[in-house]
Amino acid sequence: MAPVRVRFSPAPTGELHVGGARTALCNLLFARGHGAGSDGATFLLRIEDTDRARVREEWVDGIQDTLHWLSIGWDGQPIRQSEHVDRYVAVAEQFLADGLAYECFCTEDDVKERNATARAAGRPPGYDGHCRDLTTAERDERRAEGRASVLRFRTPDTGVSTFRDLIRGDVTVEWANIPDFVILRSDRSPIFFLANAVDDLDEGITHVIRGEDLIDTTHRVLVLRRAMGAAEQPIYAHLPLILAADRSKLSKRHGSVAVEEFRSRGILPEALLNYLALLGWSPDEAIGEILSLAELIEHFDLEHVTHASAVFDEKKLEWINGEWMRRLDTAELAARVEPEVRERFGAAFDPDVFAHAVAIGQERSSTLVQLVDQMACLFVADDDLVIEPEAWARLEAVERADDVLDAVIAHVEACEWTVDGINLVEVIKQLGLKPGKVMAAVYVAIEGRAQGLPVFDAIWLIGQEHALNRLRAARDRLG
RNA sequence: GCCCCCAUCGUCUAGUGGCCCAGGACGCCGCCCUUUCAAGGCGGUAACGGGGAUUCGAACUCCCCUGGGGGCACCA
Repeated sequence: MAPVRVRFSPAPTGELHVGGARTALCNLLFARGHGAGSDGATFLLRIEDTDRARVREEWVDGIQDTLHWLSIGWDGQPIRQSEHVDRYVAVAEQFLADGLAYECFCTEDDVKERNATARAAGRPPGYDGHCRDLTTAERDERRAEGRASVLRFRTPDTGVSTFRDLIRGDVTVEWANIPDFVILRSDRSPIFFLANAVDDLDEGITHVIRGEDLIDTTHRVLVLRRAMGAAEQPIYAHLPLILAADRSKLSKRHGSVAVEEFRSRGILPEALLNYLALLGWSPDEAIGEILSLAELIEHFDLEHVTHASAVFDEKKLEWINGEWMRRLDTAELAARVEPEVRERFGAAFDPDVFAHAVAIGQERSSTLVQLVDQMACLFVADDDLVIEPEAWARLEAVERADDVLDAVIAHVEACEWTVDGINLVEVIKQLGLKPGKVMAAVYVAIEGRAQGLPVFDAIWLIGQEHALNRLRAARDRLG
């Protein structure tokens, strides 16, 4: 059997979407699961940039950067469809010469308008074959009028189209339901179906793994391949779609969809990949759900992918992310956030304090953003510590907050300067109060909020002078 | 409207005729731990959309209904 050749083919009309990332991942897993080296599988990246109106060069780069971030690596140089336009046009013209395609003079508006009438009359929309059987004379007449034309591919009138899908089995549609479709726009630029069919054939793609939203287009691509004389058809696998929480299509209205958004929200690439793989697929219970890319490659199996679309669950993503944060080596985790922390806190950044804070925060946060936010109080000047109104209210609500702060100040002035020496539990108990009930006041005074790093560590990390400044400031404000 | 795909806990899923009065994970709830909050540990709640058919037996097979998603562009 010939080596497996797959491709991920995004259209650079926006940032990489989680759906696209999942498609790319499944292609990668499939390829890497089918041998390595010279006789192993090949995974290509193909940029489908034939729509000149919507493509932007920044997205071409952006998508590749995002794939790199996810450690989804492809083989060789990315392929640009825009560089193969001549080839697509030549194929289209051959179709015209062979009578498989025809010139169509209907404008986009004509087609839209007739579609609307068809719908209103209860007839199916889609091209109605208006220019299908124009005579040579009629065509000449229209050209003489200066009317632009597109090239339309003539689909069979009868029979069915069937292809085999690795996930769904045989998928069959009657040709009568597939109208003639455009392959060359009026500006002679090729359309998706054509470019896709030509490239898959030219590149010897053996398996096409993509989203289910493309399932209906498969028949059109296949008929073009046959028209080109392709002896074999690739095997398809249509992945179930990812849905928003309300089961509608995942879109910006429902929160994050771009991979970069998850990145900026402090999600690790390992976690996103892991979560995406779990959408529609699940490993043996004995293995557990937290899997590295290498483990996914080992276990993932396209034939066990579910058929139904899946709702994207950000809670579970965050849980997986927390698991990954704890699995990462502390130094590695620190390295991932250090540039950001340095930039955010400038001169106040202290490498030793930072290292300690990461070690503590690693065990208690679910995202990188949480991790960094927790340590923010360590790198701000005492006067710049922001205490939100709710946090201050929390402090004020603490029983005998004034006594608590006085006792804490006295202790911090005199105690041995170690985390154990700072321990305030006995101090609070001596006041006849429960540490668990009143400690929040100390958190607010030191960290500016009622949640964050364990406060004895925080006090130790900012140092005696700063700790006292903050405690006294809070005490003064309390009056 | 027409075509295609699909249907197990709130969510992701296991389950391929008896092992299932349905297992796991996230969430949620409770308890424990505890320097607030988290994190962690333990426990609990919760599902086979409906109706027929086949069978000794159906979550698993078939049909219908209902429901959901996708497609029907000179986007991909």
